Amino acid sequence: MSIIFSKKCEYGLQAVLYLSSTTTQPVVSAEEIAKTLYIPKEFVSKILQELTTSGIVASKKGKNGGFTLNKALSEIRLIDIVAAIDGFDIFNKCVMGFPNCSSESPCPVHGRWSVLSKETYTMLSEETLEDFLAKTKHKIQSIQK
Amino acid sequence: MSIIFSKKCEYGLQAVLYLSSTTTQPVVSAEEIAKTLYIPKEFVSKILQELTTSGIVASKKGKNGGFTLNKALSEIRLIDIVAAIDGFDIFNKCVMGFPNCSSESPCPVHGRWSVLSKETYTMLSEETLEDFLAKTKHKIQSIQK
DNA sequence: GACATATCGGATAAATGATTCTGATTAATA
DNA sequence: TATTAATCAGAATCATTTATCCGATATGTC
Ligand code: SF4
Ligand code: SF4
Repeated sequence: MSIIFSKKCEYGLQAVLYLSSTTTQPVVSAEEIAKTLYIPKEFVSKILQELTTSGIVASKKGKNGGFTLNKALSEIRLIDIVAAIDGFDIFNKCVMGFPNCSSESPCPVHGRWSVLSKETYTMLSEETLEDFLAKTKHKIQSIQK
Repeated sequence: MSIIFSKKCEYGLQAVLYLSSTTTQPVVSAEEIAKTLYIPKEFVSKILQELTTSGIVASKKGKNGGFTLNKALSEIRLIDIVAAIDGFDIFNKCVMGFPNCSSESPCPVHGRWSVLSKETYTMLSEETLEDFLAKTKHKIQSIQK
């Protein structure tokens, strides 16, 4: 099972990070992404279609087609991908799933959890793919081995 | 969709917190728990059976039967319930689901995520049901209205 | 002892999420 | 223009999680 993101979202994040590391190529085929990241090809293709709809990714049909990022690296944050795939539920709903939740009737972990929730949001929104580039390339290379 | 715990685990946590707030009663029936927390009766009953196996809860069969905690409040932590139901996967696996993960090939959020993961663990393990009691009672009452 | 009421335990059903398949469309190239 | 390689779009399948059902068993009460 996945931790906080759906598998779809995990794969989406991975694929977008991969695209950010391959800016020398005009487009990257779904097959290449699938093989490098060990994701089912059809699945990653479907996810990138969705991200195309939300404007983060662009696709090129036909021979030598594939996917590429549709914005500058400095304009894409991880939270944008999460928003497009899983939405913001994880930041609104709450850990223990109690009914009728509000800050007037907090459960025992309310205070601590809301801090962690905010910090998670920050982690995903403070930096852009550009800031991550060096780390991303290193990570991708260590997978390819 | 739930955030980090499975629904089973969310319900388990809620039910145990409820039991911790009803220590005046010798046992509490699955039906009472289900009604107060808006959980399907058969489901909460099944979950409490599992927690009985792991020794956190005790059950009493027959007429006027039900469930009760099997340890002192000071000896039960939320992490114990999580461990019994969902296990420790959320603390070992990682957010983005990359293959071949290790601290030698960290993804861009590795550093920040491991801090948040540790803090979540702390949140669930530092205090016991006894420490929570006042807050728990208040929370339960606000649901019952 | 008979009866009512509860959990137990296993089987089953429904719902959701993940994955695959298929046919159509698009575009480069020879 | 014919061929080939790729995405697109949506249906179909598979797996897992969530929820329900039911017969068996235990226990308190009359
Ligand atoms: S009280 Fe707050 S932290 Fe607790 S379950 Fe509700 S919303 Fe979540
Ligand atoms: S590098 Fe670390 S934080 Fe990133 S996906 Fe792997 S284990 Fe998780």
